[in-house]
Amino acid sequence: MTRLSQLLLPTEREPPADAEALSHKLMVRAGLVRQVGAGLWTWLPAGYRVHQKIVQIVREEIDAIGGQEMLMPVLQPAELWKRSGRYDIDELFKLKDRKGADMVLALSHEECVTTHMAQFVRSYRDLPRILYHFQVKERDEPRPRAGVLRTREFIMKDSYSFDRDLEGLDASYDLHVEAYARIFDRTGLEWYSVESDVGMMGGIGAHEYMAPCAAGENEVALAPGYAANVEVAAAEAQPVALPDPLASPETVHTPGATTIDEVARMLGVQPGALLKAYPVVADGRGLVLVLVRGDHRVNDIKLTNALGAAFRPAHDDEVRDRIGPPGYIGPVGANVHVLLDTAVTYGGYVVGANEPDHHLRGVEPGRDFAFERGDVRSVVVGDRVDGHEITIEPAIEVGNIFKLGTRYSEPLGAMYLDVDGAQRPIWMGSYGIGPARIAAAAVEQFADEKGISWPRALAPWDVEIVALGKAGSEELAAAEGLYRELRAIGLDVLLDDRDVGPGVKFADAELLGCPLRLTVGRRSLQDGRAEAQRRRGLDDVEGGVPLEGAAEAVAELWRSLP
RNA sequence: CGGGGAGUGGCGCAGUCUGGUAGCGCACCCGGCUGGGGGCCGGGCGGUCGCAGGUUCAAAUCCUGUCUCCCCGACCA
Repeated sequence: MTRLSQLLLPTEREPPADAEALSHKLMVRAGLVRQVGAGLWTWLPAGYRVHQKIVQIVREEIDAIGGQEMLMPVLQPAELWKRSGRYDIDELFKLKDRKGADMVLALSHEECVTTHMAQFVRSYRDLPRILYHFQVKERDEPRPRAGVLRTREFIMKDSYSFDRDLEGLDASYDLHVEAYARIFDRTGLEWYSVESDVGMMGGIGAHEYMAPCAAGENEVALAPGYAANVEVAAAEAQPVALPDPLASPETVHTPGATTIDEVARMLGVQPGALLKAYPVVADGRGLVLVLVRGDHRVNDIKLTNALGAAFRPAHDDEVRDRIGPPGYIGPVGANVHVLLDTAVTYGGYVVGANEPDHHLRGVEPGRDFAFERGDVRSVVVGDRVDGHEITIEPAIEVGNIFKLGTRYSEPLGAMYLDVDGAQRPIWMGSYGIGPARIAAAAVEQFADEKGISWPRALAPWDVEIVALGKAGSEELAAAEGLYRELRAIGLDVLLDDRDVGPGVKFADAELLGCPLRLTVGRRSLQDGRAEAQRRRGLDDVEGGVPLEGAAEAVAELWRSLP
């Protein structure tokens, strides 16, 4: 019998002083987690029950698409990572063993699982396969934050698919899309999937699964039928009032005006009528002058994708030599390749004149300078997709799926012999889910001023029984009887049998957030009933439940909960 | 890595400027009352003031160094 009097559930009246995010405050206050160091957390018994409920949902759904659960080590020889080219990632924890050999703590398991498949797979007959595990990931994050939301150590479900070709990979990917939809639906979270950047994993396609909430670190652009991470979102820009180009660019005196706002004010035009110049040096391409509308911002990820290469901002002396004085640079007459954002339409723009304290007015892209087109700006609220204005909201990334292609199989030698006798690399996908983030997102999405309100699929216990009498009382005996009845039909029950006042018990129950609370006290006991309250909305059940045959009534109530 | 803030009993804080026997609330222990929303009365336990060094008759307080944690930004498969 899970008695609160025996349980390690250290609830706190006040949140930790340094906590900011709601889930951080509430998960600590409710006694679910405790901090050990920056980004390092212990899951206390009640918190770990939540974690394990999530794990079990994920396990059932990945099993259902043919995933095979296994377990790979966290501590790995550095050699694997040197071969895959990921050894130099800053987030990778590196260490030496007693013999001086380089080791790493895995931040994901592509290297390990791919190495195994290189050993096992001989023929196309050995494919496809889906393998997965729940295992600790170690990442030396520059800034852990918000409690359990961004940590340096966390458990992740990562699955990996192995196929003959892109068609096979697409099929495995689609299986995960279906499994993920079932998983996130079952958790009770509000969620959606978005297009995302393939990032440093390398790859040919990716989606992220997002749970919207205030503490989220990602920004998502949303419109009817559209959802994308702002990192990669594309939308039609709001039009800006533009003068026509002049017959030829006119030089104007703009002393001291080096910012968009200063120039726009001085010349009496909208910021959007300027072209913002962002000089970068791209790997293998050299200096490139990126131009976006003055009211837009360059998006580094989209720019990297448009350039097809990593880049860094150009240094002042590189700009001075090749283009003009910093603060007054522009594309006209500059000896540099120009990348023009797609949101820049026909019109007469203001650009830097490449001489101090001067700009050019009436400049027409194409006529006055040559350019390459690229979508390199960040979308902003009010942009449109299919005619609908987008909104941008914060969200937690709770899962992601990647089409890796042969990015790991080639360097790690995971090959198979195809029907035609040719040796080919295996096509891979990788698919992650963070149970801790799902828990935190659920707290964020459903908490109220009293505390947590778990979706029933994630709650540490299905039902909390608050017994109001003290030890040896009639109330407590009745509560214990109720406990046994509910257990017998398979409900997880927590019994608050502590010798404390009713206020403390109610407050703790609301903090902990089990979806259904039953109260056994003198009042209702006289009528042979227990009071019942749904946690979501603190909604009292009319008349409560009868103690006689309680199990049926409670089970029915339970099934009706969110 | 840049900027800001904080380390004083289990938690939340005051005390530091202006050096002089370390305090408050909650929690905890004992006794009693109370018993449907964090209740009341009385009595208690518990802190080398993050760490190291220095100044001083005397350091939580001043100086130097260092460690840790938080927030914003950068960063973030």
